[in-house]
Amino acid sequence: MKPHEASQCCGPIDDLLDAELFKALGEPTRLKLLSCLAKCGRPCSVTELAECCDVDYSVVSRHLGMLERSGVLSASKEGRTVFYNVRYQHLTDAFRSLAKAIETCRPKCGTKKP
Amino acid sequence: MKPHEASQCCGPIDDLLDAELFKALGEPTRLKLLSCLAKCGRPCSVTELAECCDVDYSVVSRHLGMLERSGVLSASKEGRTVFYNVRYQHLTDAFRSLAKAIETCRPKCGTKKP
DNA sequence: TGCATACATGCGTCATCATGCAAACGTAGT
DNA sequence: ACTACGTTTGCATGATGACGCATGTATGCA
Repeated sequence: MKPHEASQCCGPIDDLLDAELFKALGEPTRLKLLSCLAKCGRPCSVTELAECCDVDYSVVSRHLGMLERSGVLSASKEGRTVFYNVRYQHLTDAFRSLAKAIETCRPKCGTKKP
Repeated sequence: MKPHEASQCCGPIDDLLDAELFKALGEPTRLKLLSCLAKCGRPCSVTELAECCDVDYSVVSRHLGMLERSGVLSASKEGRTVFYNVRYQHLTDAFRSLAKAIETCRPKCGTKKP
C-alpha cells in the first residue's frame, strides 16, 4: 500500500494526533508553566505562575489561555483571581491512547502480505 | 509551596517535556506525514511520502529531517533513496513515561499539608 | 465613589517558520 | 562521460507567533 492510500488501517491515530495540543506544548515558556503547575500540585493563579518565568504578566496570561484552549489546563475564577490547574486525567488519557495507537501501527513479526 | 519554588518533587517530568518533540509534532503537514508513515506500516521514501501532502518535495524533505532530528522518525539510505520509518518504540515509551509522570504529579485524595 | 488588585486585550516589533523555486549534491545506469 | 533520478540546500517571501508596553475590564475594599 502506498502511503497516500493509507486510510484507517490501524486505529484512530489521526484523531489522537492533535496539532493544537502539540503546538501548545512546543514552546519552552508554556512548557515551564505546565511543569511548575504540575510540580506544585494545586491550582495556581496567574500572578503566582508568572514568577516561574521571566516574561511579562500579559505574556503569561496569553500562554495560560492557550494551554487552556488546547485542553492542557483548566481555569476557574474566584473573585478577581483565576486559578489554573493541570487536566491530569485528560493529559494522561491522551498520551496513553496515543502510545497505544502508535504501538498498534507497528508491524509485528510475521506481518507480511500474501 | 509556591510554583516557582517547585523543584523535583514529583519525578523527572522536566526531562520528559521535550519542547523539540512537541514542536515537531505541532505542525499539520508533519503530523500528516507521520500519520501516513504509521498507517503504511513500513519504511517509505521521500518521494512516496510527498504524495501524502500537497507541498513541494523540498518541503517534505525538510519536514522529514526535522522529524528525524526530534526523534520521531529514523532514516536509512539505500542507494539514492532515503527511507524513513516511525520510531515506534521510542515514541510509545516517551508518551507512556510522560503519562505516568503527569499522573504521579496529580494530588491524591488525602494529600494535605500538616 | 474612589482606588487598588488581578487579569485580559490591542498594538507594534522582532524573530521564527512554512513554502516554492532554483540549484547543487550524490548515486545508478547506459 | 553523460544522463536520469532521488534528495538536499540556498534563497526570497509571506504568515505565524512570542514579547513588552499600554490600556481596558472586572472584582474587592475603604
